[in-house]
Amino acid sequence: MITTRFAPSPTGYLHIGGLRTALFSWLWAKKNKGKFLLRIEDTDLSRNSDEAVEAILEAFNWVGMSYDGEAIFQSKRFDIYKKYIQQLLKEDKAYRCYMSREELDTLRAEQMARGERARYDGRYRDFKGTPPEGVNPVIRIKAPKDGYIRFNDGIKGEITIASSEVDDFIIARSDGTPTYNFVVAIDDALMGLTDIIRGDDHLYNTPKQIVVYRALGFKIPNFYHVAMINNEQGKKLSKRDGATDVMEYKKMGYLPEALLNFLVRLGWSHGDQEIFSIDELIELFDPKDINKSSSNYNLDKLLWLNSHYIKNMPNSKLATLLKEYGVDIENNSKLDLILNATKERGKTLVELVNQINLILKAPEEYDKKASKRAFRGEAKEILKRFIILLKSWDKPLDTPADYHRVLKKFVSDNNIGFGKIGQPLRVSLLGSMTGSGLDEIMAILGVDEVAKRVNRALISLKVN
RNA sequence: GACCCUUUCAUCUAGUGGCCAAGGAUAUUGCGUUUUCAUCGCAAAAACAAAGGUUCAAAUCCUUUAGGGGUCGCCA
Repeated sequence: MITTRFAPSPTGYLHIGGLRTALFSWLWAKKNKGKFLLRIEDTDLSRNSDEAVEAILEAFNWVGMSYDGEAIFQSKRFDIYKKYIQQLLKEDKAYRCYMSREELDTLRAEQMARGERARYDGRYRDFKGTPPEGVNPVIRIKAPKDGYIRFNDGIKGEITIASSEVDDFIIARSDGTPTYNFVVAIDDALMGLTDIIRGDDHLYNTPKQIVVYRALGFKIPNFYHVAMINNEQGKKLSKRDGATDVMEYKKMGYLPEALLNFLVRLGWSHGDQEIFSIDELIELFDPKDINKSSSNYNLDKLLWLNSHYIKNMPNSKLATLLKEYGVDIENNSKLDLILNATKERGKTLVELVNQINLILKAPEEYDKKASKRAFRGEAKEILKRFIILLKSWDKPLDTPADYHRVLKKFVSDNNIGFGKIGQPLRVSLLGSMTGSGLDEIMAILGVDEVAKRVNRALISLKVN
């Protein structure tokens, strides 16, 4: 059985990069009918907040990912960690170090100056003398001094790091609280994780965690280190690059299925396929197909995917979603007409709402350029004649096709092109030159509303 | 500075020694469809980081150089 996890530290909102690794982990668990667990890494009590935990859960909920069992909070597991610290001390696999922070800083500065990699020099590793007075010691784990620490990364391949690069790192601070690399290894082992998919910023933590696994006799899981997401310039993605909070995408009118489809293709691929449903992803996803290199973040494709998912979403579902964006057409009898007329023009739900409002709300003002172009020559006369024809039409006027017949007859009776009536009519109805098809718009509005809007335009617009 | 990872069109990517004078998608440009905008259809332009090797044959293997990213905390 495969067990994966997502292990955020609750210091803010859920980041787009975090969602991607969570998605990879979630898909891998689902594909193998395994478990996906959530662990909150809140050992640094000063930086955590309950709101951050809530924000992460809210984002998970929005995209439709769920975790198995209860979320685990590291802050509630200090007793477990302490027990293992005691065990390691007793087994002489860890030891107390009395070096002060100042001494450490000096050591590091010296090493860097000499062109070495900064690391603890192990001076208390086999210390048997009398410890200095008044110093609360930290506890360090004994890392191997020679050889190499190797592991097979499921994405990057064989990783070899010289043991000399891994120092006797601190597993418990001077106040007794355990540190990150120590608790992560313990929890990953205790939670029964088999496959750990995480950002490759953790690549260098892996040998440290392997030291813990070995000291405690835990089975080492499979690691998959996913390269980071960079911004369009290839630099690390930061808040300055715009939306990095997952929930901002909801606000901007993106569909969760589009966002997930977009994120999964950032670094992962399955041949030439671009569009994936969640079920397909669960079937096809394999971390071995994840790219080794980092990818640049570019919103063009997300926008394209979003419009694809909007176009292909059932109208009823779309209408329900739209309520959150300020338009309620769920019980509108012309729901299908409205959405079919606007769906292809809205790349986001926000844009779609604008398109719908453009039709549903009578124009408060007329675009200057558009009205100047449309209201030329005998535009007003043509409009008046068109309304007369429309009002006297004795066949049913319900569908766009019905209105199309009226328009067609009108242009042929008057021996004019479609543009002669189309342009002024469009400006009268929408206030602008662009937008949905006139047949659809009229079918949505009905004869009376069309006549009303045209009359208002006739009054307020001048012919030039 | 040291160590680790990485490098195919503007962007996401296919590609694991011959199917590649490199394929798909987005974006861009043009044409067509449309009363407008959009959608859609068709087309164009566009890349193996560089240099050396190995080989009958290299985007694919090796070496060096260059670019990018990460790590070097009593943060996670």
